Amino acid sequence: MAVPCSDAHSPAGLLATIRAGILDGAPLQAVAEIFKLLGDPTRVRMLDALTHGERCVCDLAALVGISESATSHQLRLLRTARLVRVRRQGRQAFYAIDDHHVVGLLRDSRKHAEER
Amino acid sequence: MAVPCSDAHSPAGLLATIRAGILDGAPLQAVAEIFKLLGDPTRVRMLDALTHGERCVCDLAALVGISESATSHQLRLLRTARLVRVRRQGRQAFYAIDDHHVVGLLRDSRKHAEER
DNA sequence: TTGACATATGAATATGTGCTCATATATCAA
DNA sequence: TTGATATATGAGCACATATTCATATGTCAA
Repeated sequence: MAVPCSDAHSPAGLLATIRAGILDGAPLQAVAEIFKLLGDPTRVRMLDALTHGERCVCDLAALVGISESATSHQLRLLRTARLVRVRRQGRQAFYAIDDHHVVGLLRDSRKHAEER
Repeated sequence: MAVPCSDAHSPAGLLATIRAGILDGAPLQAVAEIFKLLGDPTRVRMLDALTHGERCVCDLAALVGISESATSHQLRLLRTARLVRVRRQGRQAFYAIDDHHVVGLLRDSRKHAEER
């Protein structure tokens, strides 16, 4: 009689122990959501530009090279996730990074990518 | 006559300076690709499970809670991006983390998510 | 007030993605 | 060989998503 894979090589209880520690629920969703937002070249460039300080929507659009409408749509996603915040002044809206953790993530990954 | 937004407040040359430093090209794609792979709850759980050491496909499927077919499909993506590597032994395939940089990213983000 | 400007947003569209199902390949046991 | 096991993969589907276009809102200048 054949022995199923799982029972063949895993020490008793090991899988249960690992399973108990695996990221799950709200923290899992939060982690995946942040990475998903960072997983788009346009948003990476937007956040990278914002590491130099706050910028208005039209400057951001020019820097990243997409339309102001697309920029506004993307900023809404980043704002909803509290990665950036807005300061309104007259008819302009200045966006700045609100979660400085992402700056570290970008810096680390950039260094890692350039090493390859 | 009205003055366009970009010329109104940005010091001369600042935008050009920022633009010159913005992540672009292959490094940009590489950074976004890694984050995109980390931006899915299923793959986050797979990689999180693999931080405890190499696992075969069926154990990984059981740990993450998806079918072995879905697991294999996701592993292919992670393998193509060289985030994991395979070791084949008999009819089993043991996957392990091949890019230890992602372990740091996961650890940092998990800590960040749990702080909120 | 009138018109230009800066931003926001809904609808529509094209593309991407994660899963299931069916099937293929390879290995081991009997 | 025969059948069971472990993994891999193509097709198809349901759903998400990034952009464009049209339009709306609010602000400033004349």
